[in-house]
Amino acid sequence: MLVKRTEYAIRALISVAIRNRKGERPGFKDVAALIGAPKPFTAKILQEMTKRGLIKSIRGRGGGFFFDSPPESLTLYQVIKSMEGLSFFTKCAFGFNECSDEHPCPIHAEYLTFRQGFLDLTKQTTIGALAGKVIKGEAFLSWSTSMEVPGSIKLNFF
Amino acid sequence: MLVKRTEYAIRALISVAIRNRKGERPGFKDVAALIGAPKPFTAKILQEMTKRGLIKSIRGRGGGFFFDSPPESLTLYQVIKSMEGLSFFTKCAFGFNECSDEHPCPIHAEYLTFRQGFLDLTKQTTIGALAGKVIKGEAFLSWSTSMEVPGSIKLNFF
DNA sequence: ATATAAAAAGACCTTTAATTCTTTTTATAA
DNA sequence: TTATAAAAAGAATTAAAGGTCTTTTTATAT
Repeated sequence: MLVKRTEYAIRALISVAIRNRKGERPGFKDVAALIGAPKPFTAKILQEMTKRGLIKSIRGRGGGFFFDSPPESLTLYQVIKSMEGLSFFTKCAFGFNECSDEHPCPIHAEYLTFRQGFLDLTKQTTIGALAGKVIKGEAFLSWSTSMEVPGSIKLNFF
Repeated sequence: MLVKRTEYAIRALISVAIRNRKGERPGFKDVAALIGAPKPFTAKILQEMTKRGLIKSIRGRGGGFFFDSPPESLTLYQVIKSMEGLSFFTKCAFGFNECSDEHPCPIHAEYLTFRQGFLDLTKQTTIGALAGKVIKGEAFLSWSTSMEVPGSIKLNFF
């Protein structure tokens, strides 16, 4: 379905949102620990998302990643589009370039239903809402139940 | 969604079914032309499917690929499972290994609906049915409208 | 000012998927 | 029985995704 980069990206965004709500600005090591992903790869993905404007970052001591506008206004659709491109939502089930209503592949009509349904879901779901579920303990981001990272130092955040 | 190998595999199976219905046994060059895929790669995939028992083949002059049992009894589900493994139908939207009803990822419940819907679709759809659509001219397998391959020689098939 | 902690940048490595090429085996038409 | 046309097998190549490491830049607490 989604490529790994995008999977990690979404989980990373959710964990940034959770930390932000606590008044903290996590670094890539924190985020990697929270989502159970490799540290350098997590850094790469966070930097990529910063460059694309999904989140902001501050360098130097006490820095980290954070949401400028509320995560409730960032949809899954926007994230996936930004990471994988619009083609993710439009491509044919059988990899056929010319697939369209006029020139359909053999499963075109049936598949459209699901593609549209998934599109709607991603447009309705925000990073903020998903973060809310994790905060309430209704959902998880990794094997670890806890959202705490041992040894994190408190600085003058925000 | 599906990897290229699987996309080509499905299109290849449909074109084999179509040719079989005409009393022909296509070779990999015919199939590649029909589905608009690279010839050597098409050969590889057809051979893989033969090894896995989805189709049969006959070597030597006049040989080619064919269905032993009717393509109406081969579902998309069986093909995808054979090419990509069962995990294709069970994996988490966010790539989270431990995702389950008891320990869900933040989008688990909502995503289940679509996964199940797609699973049902693939179980209901057969290669024979998809081939039927192409034969009736309701669907296509490549940019080319025609199902004819120029220069193919008729031998004692079947 | 200076040491330090953090992100940014970018080179590099590894693995897997995609694709091609070459050789071998096999059936059959001539 | 021999030439030929076909699939099978498998080695080799290329491209893309996944992942790591090192160096540079920058902010800030001391």
